[in-house]
Amino acid sequence: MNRNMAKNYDPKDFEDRIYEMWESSGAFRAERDPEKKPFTIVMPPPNITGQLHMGHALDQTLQDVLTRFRRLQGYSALWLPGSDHASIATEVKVVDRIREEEGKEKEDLGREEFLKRAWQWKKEFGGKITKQCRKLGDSCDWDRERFTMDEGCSKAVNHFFVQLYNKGLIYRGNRLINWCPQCGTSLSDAEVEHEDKNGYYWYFRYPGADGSEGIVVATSRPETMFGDVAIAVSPEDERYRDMVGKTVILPLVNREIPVIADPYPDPEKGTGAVKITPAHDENDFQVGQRHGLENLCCINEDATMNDLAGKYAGMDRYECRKAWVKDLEDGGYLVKTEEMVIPVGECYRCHTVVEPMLSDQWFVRMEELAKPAIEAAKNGTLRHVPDRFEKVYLHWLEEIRDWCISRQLWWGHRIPAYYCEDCGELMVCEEAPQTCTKCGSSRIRQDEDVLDTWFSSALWPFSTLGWPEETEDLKYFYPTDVLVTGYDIIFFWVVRMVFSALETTGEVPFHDVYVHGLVRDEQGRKMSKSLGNGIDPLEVINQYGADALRFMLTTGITPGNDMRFKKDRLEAARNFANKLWNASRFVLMNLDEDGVEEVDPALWKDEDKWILSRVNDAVRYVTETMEKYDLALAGQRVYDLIWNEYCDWYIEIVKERLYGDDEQDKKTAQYVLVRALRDMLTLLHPFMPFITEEIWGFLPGQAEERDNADSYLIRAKWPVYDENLTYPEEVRCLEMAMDIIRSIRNIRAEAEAPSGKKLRAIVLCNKDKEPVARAGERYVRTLANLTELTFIGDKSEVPEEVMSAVVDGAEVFVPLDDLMDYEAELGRLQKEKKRLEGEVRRVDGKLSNQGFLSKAPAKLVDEEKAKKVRYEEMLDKVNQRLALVEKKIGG
RNA sequence: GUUCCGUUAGCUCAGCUGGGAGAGCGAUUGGGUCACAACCAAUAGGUCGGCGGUUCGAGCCCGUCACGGAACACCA
Repeated sequence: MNRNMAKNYDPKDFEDRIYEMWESSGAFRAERDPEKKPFTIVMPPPNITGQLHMGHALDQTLQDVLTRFRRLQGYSALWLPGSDHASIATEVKVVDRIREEEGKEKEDLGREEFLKRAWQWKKEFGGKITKQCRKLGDSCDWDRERFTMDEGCSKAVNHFFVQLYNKGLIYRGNRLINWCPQCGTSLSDAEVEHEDKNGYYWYFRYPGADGSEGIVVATSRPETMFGDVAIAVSPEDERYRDMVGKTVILPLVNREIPVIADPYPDPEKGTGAVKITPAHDENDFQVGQRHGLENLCCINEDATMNDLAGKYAGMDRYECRKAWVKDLEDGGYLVKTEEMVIPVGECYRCHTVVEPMLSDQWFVRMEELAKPAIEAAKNGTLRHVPDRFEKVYLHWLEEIRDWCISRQLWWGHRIPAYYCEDCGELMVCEEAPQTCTKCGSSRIRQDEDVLDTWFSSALWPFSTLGWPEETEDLKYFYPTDVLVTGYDIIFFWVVRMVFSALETTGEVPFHDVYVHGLVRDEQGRKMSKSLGNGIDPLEVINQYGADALRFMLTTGITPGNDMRFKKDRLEAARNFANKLWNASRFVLMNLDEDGVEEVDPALWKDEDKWILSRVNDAVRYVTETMEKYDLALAGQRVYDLIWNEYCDWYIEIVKERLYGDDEQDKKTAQYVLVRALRDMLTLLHPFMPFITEEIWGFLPGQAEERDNADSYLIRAKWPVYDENLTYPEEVRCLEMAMDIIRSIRNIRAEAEAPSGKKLRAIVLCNKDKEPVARAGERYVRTLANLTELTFIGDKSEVPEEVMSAVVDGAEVFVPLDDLMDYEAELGRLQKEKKRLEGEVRRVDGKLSNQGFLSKAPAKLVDEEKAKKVRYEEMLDKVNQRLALVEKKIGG
């Protein structure tokens, strides 16, 4: 039997080995066990282009903690992993690689060859993150790992697309979309980030066609003037009333455009007159629609000007802006220039300024789809944790506009729409048609575009379980229980999963959304590539161990709030692991060869009952907080239990028995030590799976079972709160003993007596407390490092030369011989007096308040009354001592 | 502009449905004690951002202001 734990805690010694042991034994596999309740989490699929960063580490650790907790509770816990094809990001990477290695553009290769390269790239780098996840200890079911572009998910995408199309919820239209000239594709509204930039308002005069002064209009984007088709003013605006219905001249271009009245312009803003460019501005587009105006596009897809811009054609949009403003100024049309902060939209991938453009794209009609998703949140079928995020979710859904889903890229799910080359018929179907359903032609062309990455992500909770097939997994594990994700991704993902699931499966994809914040650097800045302030989780694991990282990430947070990555908190977590390691080693070293046997509770000592009831309390607290997703509180409680109660008190108390001669008592202590440790390891396991599993393997009865996967901690039983395991009497005894011990230690420190020096102590206690105090004698003697502890029944027996302390129900005296320091004693007593007076004052205040007496709960009033008695008694004793000491010093 | 979050010990943060302010780190003091110096023991540090209100009672609820941060919107 191997019970020798390594002397030093070094996570490198076992973390990889433990993980391998779990994985190869199938500990992560979730079976469809009809005897068990399912618990399901789908992992937000990391991009195949990415590397594991702190955000993943947080996100995944939270999921792993929840999964392990439920698995221990006896659920069939499935954590389903996978990765996302990340259309734009991957395409950019592959394009770069081809350019670098082959000196070619993707167009040179053609679509088919390009896709071969992309799949090759996926094969080489796509598994990177999932490999790194293992270092974190992620207990996901790798046998069920999925990819958004694998066969099943692709089938789900086509099925969903066709279903929506057939219901009229997907349409193709010529609408204003966000265009990224760098990525060369359209973007959805969610993919545009707004940023304020320094810019200008240029005020230009559009002369009247009749030779009048015309109208002055402000713009921050003069280059779009080539697409102007009207000037709009408010019908309420007196200044321009006469102009409505007339025409003005587009400067230098010399095109005549009408002045129209429309509610859109706000007379307060700018000059109150707005140039209308329907092809390059959403609001203008709507004005154009209302007035039947033409849409004039003047900018190309690569952000150069087109022929409409005349001599500027071919110029970049910003170069054109410069030249055009100069020319207008020279022509005398520039009235004034104003510096302004201009909000601009940027591509969330490459941060190029997005150009609003009129374009043929595919859209999802959102109005109908949004309704059940809104309802699900409102009626509580879908809960947000913390609940304030429900507001964010609802706000987005209530304001939602149609979703542009087509992308002008190659890497992704190709849109399942087909056109007949002969008659132009449009066919939308899951499998490519061989012939045109209308004219029978076999000249069929598939739509060139691919779908928004998020279109497939939206199906993730059910496509990964087999949808649209009615698989056994789908029936058993769906809907999933909780989705864990950052708040930055609610719009992209959470909202879309909910409405897609409600539309297809008729159910919410998950009941709870647990939203967490961002991991920031030590100074509170966002971790980013450009700042270079990112911290690599793998390096942290290498240095401190995965358990320390996990504990730090999960206990240092409040749900929904950002956290700072502080090194000292990481060290604290590592130190905690070290503490647990050493305590466990101590326990194991003090066991007999033949292990431990259950000991009848009749033989338990007070401290045994005390620690077991503390563990029992923690079991209830930890279970409750975990179920409410208050992981930080749960983790903190286990920390306190292990360090402050088990190590600092119980182990210290029990040492004497372990080293003593009473064989039965020794066995009792061993049994309780192991029993408490076993429960604590289980409670801590979700947070620190490696170290707890490693220690578990050394416990008596486990070592022989090392080949039996069912005996691993990962598969153990979560402890259940036991109503019979409460011992109020014994707990009170221990607490009194601790009070006395603390008071003696305090006296020792105040008197600057060396902590190694043995002291004598005398306890004078209230009659009713005497049995309790005497019961604690053993602990006090040992833990306060005393040679002698005597109990006296009367004040007259107190020697003269003593330092004293008052605790609840007793007075403690320490004769300090030649070390006697009356000044220190005086200071201590005065401080104590002040404190007690404060307490008495507070309690008196409450008890003299009629409102409190009549309105506060009776239990509370009684408690306060009891406190008053206690404090006054203690204060009285302190005052008596004080008088004595003052007399001594004075005399 | 709309909405949201934060403001608690020197620092970073907890504080569950209102009922005697906590932790970690840091500081100070003492300790090489046979599980652990990645440790032990003890101590000091807070009119819980300001002002009003509700309540017998407010760090917690309401209003308001200040400062810090975020999301959404806005390119006349």
